Formats: sequence, C-alpha cells, structure tokens
Amino acid sequence: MERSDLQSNCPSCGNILIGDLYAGEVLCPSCGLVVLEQIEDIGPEWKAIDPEDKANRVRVGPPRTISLHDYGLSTDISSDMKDSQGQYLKPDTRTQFHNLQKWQRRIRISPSERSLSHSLAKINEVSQMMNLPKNVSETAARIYRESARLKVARNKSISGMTAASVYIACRKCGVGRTLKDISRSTHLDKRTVAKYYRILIKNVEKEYIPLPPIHKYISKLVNISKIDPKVERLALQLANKTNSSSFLVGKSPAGLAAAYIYISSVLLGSEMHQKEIADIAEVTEVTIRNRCREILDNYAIKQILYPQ
DNA sequence: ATGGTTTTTACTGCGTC
DNA sequence: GACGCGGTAAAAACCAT
Repeated sequence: MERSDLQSNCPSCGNILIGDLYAGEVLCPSCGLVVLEQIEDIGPEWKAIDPEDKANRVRVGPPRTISLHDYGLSTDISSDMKDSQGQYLKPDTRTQFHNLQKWQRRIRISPSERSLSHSLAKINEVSQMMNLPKNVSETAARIYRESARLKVARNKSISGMTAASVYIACRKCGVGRTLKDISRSTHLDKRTVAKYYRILIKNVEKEYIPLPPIHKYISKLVNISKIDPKVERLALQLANKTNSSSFLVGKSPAGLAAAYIYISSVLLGSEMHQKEIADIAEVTEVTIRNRCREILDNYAIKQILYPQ
C-alpha cells in the first residue's frame, strides 16, 4: 500500500496531515494539531494479486476479525422484534424469539470461551484507549489466542497477559509504544507487564522482535508535544547519520531520541530546555546530557550534516 | 542470586539575566 | 537570587546468566 493512499485531512483546518498513519500518530503541519485518532480500516486485510483473485475474494459483511472470540462470524438474533419485512412479530413468536436469544447467549460463549472472550475484549479496550491501529489489536489478539492454545495463559492474570500481548503487538507492528506507555494505560506496574512479556517471549513469540528504530521515537516525541517540525527534520537527519555507531548500542531509545531533539533544537536556536525534552521523553536531563556528549564526542556536527 | 551496564537521584559549581 | 547547563558519585533499576 502506498503512503499516498493513506492521506487524510486535518479536522480543524483541512490541511493534509503528515505522520505515520499505521502508528496512529498524525500531525497537521500547518496548525500543529496532533490527531491521535485511530485510523479505522485502512483497507482490506487481504491483497488481491490479480483481478480474478480480487473477484473471488469479494464478500459481504464485515471483515473477519480475530479480535472477537468467535472471529465475528456468529449470527445475531435481532432484539428489535421485527421480521425481515420490518413488521412487528406476533406475541407468541415474540416469546419464541426471546427464548432463542437467551439460548444463543448461552451457547455462543461456552464456559471455556468465556475467559477468552473476556481477554479479547480487554485487548480491544486497551488498544482503543491507546489509539492503536487495528492491525495492532488484531496482532495482540492473535498472540493472546496462541498463548491460550498453548496453555501459557493458565493461572496468569488476564490483565497482565493482555497488556503484554498488546506490547508485543506494538513491537511487531513497528508502533513505538514503550512498556511504560502500556503500563500507564493498563494501570499495571511496569515490572508486571515486563514479567508477562518475558513469559510470552519465552513460550509464544520466540523469534526476536527488534525495537522500533530511533526515528519512530523521535516522531512520536514530536507528535505528543509541540516541537517544531524543523527540529524534527534535523533530528531525524542526525539520527540517520549516526545511528549505526557502536557507542549507541544498549542505550535507551528514548534518551537517544531526546538527545537528537535537544541537539537539533539548539542548532536551530529554539527555546527548548533540557528539562522540557526530558519530561516529554520521560528520561532525566542527565541522560540527555550523557547521550549528547557521546554523540558530539564521536562526531563533529559539520561532518554529520555535510559529509565529504 | 549475581555481576555488569544503564539510568536516576542528589548535589555541586559556573555563567548569565 | 533564579535559571539553565554541565558535571560527578552513589543508589537504583535493568538485564543476562
């Protein structure tokens, strides 16, 4: 899918928004409005390779989703007591349908599925609260299902497991959310989420999921605050040129992103203070200073910006 | 549990407004 | 004197083993 397909407009001034639609972080370049709205259903969840394929796969009804316990495939018995023509039902058929409804509720969620349904609802709730795109909640749901299937979720706290699933889904989908972000939204201790994260990594999602690249962090910090897009551009440029350096490995991405933003804001003569950036990035000023020193000790700015 | 690494806390001195 | 910045030592947190 092309980036240009994802364009949308600012609700306040109508300008075209910039940013990472998949990450759910969008910014209006002219009025500075940060649109954290979830971009729903960006496109079909499948790719049509050729026209024939496309024709075969067209279907009626909402897309199948793995974030509902029955994949959204169950039949609903309407509760408005009308028939297909819109006529009200006769009293005796009414009671009949009432009973049908009752039984459907009982059958649809079997006891074994009740906890799964509860967990998936929780995942959807958290995702919605954090304005995460749909692909993240679907991925989280998939991970949780898998953990349930492998019986990893047995005797574990549902909130912990769902939070960890969402965190892993964010990493898999390249959405720059930290453990801290997740724990804040779920009202769980960061260590608790980390604990369940490790359980999932060990048993379900075994292959290593790389952390989102620094530029995602930079954009995220810019989007949640009122940082000048010019500063962002320069920060991204600096990050690009120095990113592969060995002295940066093992350092927290948030601290690094903060340092790039700080250096950029100083170069552009803006009024941003260390404290401000530190608060946005949720690191301390000391960490920013240390990263800045390392970057500036190893590179001359001129050399970064204008390499020979 | 442990040891190595990174971040935070708390405190200092310096220059500027 | 308040503020922003730069630095340091020690505590705390984190991570792999």
